[in-house]
Amino acid sequence: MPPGRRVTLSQVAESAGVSVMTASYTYNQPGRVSAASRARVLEAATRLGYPGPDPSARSLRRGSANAMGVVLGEHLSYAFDDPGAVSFLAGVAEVCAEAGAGLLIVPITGADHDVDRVAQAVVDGFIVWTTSDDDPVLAAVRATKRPAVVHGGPASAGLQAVGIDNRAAARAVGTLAFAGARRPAIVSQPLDRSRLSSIGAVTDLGDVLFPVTRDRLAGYRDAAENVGLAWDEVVVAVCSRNGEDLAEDAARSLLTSSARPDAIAAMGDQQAFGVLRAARSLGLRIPEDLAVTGFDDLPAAEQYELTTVAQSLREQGSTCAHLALGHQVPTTAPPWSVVVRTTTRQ
Amino acid sequence: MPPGRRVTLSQVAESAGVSVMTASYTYNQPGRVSAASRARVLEAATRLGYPGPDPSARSLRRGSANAMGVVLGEHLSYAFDDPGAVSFLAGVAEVCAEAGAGLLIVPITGADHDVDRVAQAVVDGFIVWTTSDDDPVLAAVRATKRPAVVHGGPASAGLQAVGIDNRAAARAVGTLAFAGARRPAIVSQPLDRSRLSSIGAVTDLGDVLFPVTRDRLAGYRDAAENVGLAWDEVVVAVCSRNGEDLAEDAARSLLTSSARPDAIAAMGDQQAFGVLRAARSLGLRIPEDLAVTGFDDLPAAEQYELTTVAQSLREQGSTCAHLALGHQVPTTAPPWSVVVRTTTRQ
DNA sequence: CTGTTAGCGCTTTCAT
DNA sequence: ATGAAAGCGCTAACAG
Repeated sequence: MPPGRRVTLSQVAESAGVSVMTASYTYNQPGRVSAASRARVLEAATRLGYPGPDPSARSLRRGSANAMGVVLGEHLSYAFDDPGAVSFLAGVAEVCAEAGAGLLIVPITGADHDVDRVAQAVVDGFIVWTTSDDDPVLAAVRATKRPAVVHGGPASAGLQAVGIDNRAAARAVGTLAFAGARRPAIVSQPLDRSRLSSIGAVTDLGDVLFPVTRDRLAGYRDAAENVGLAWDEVVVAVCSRNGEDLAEDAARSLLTSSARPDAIAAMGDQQAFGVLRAARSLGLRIPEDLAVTGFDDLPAAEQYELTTVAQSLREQGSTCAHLALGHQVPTTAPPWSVVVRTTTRQ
Repeated sequence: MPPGRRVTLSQVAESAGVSVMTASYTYNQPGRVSAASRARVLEAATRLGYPGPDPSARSLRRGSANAMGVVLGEHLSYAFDDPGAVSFLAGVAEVCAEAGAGLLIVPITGADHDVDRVAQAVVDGFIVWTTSDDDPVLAAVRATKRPAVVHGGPASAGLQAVGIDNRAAARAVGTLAFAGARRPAIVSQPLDRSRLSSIGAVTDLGDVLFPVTRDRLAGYRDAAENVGLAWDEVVVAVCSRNGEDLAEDAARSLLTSSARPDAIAAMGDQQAFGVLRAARSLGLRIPEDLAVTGFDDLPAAEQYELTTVAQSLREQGSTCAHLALGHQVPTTAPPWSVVVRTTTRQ
């Protein structure tokens, strides 16, 4: 097996005493080649150590990469710590695998050259995990002119969007959280890519650049008003990242403040778990002293007996993949429902 | 913006009144082009709707794909349900992102054409999540002649392996599990790709084709012999897949049988959680009536107060990525340790 | 069943 | 600073 430079198909063909096309057919349309030729080609390939047709060359010639690009948030490393993102990815991966398409995770780190990473991805289309209105990656994806689907938003020209009606869902679960409450609060995910944490009223939702966050806050506002509470007085604790620990800290601050909340709507289940842990460590009764709601209905929500919004991120991942692959699938908004357990008063 | 066929660099060059190379430099070595030319090229690109240099063509010409292939087990869909695999993947993704390399998840489904998916992946190297000795994907990876690293094994010619000494770790934790026990049992992951479940002694470890499983069983055998128990009498309940639920069922069978085990070494933490749930529902005291150990030290192991083996799969993912990218990193075996909590007698 | 031709779109090399 | 030539490795299209 001669080493050194990589072996090419034409070398194999020559060594087998056939034309390049016969060698090519041997790999791509074996039925079209006589058994004898095929055997000679494969023998030569083995002898020369030919690793098979070069995927890059094939991809250029065929005009397709047979792979789907996935952009997982402003920094890749956040995504794998987020169970929701992982289950979304599982849905995408499943459909891609069925279709025989690879799934290329685009190396986004938050740096300026992220846009180049998108432009240079060898893929046929893109799926973008929810990001902010002003994320430059969106323009980069659009510029590739390849089919693209954004999960959760922002919706924009040239990009399809898939996601539940977050405002309606937040309104529904928020109404349960805030029912009978006097001092409602919210533990929120970041408002924009700066990911600054803060505590206080969020009067202008126009400042909120993550559309999913914005819609959920709008839904909680609707809910507060539904039960006769003023939005100005709803304290919003914004955590810089999703996850239990930061939410637990934030909840502890809220719950030890002079105006202790008696209801907390958390923007995600993990945050709700953190809130429940804080409440438990402070000896508060749930739901009498404090009502809590989450969002997403992760598996652990059942053990926490958490009232929350159920949606299937995995299913939505599948839908995104189908759309980006050009399959015909219904484009109705994905379903959601409120799961009432024991952390709310009603 | 003229529609239809995709715009090429030479069209942009022509329209800008410069040579193709000036246009190419504009994208790849902007400093080498006069500001005037650059502006004209970019203007023409915008006007024609040029999406930037085609990644496939660039990849062919440059001879590199700038992406790492990852093979996640015999069927992709198992991987995302496995917290260990996810955290391994997070480690891989982090290093790839730093290096600006994409991460291509190869669409493996267990079908015969899996080997083609590997051959056709546009990548510079491969990382394989632990699989069985006889998995044809391994030969396919080797055949590409690209750098490749296998996590967990099997080790084989042409493929580097990364992973802890599973036998030693299992011996250590198994010795805690079986200390003072009379009727030891094991809840095991599958033995081979057939994934048949079974209950009984596993006399011949040579039948076990997953090297990680084989090594851990060998370690548990060492442990049993350490404490004076005969391996023939150790009942092994093999679950067809990893996960809490199947392990819970298996444990319930064991614990309601005539010869109820008083110690169960589970091959993974999730399985151990299932065992603990079964024991709890049967009213058994832990560790007095039943000692239990796990493997991996997932975050939830702390809440279960589970005695287990700690290792960092994320770290090992990083190591695999560095190796496959050709970085110089120390190749010492990754560290592990036994974390003693309250589910064992010592 | 096999072969010839003609590029896919780009960038390296070497001139100018 | 710019350009001409050459060809990366392969396969669609069309003969024979």
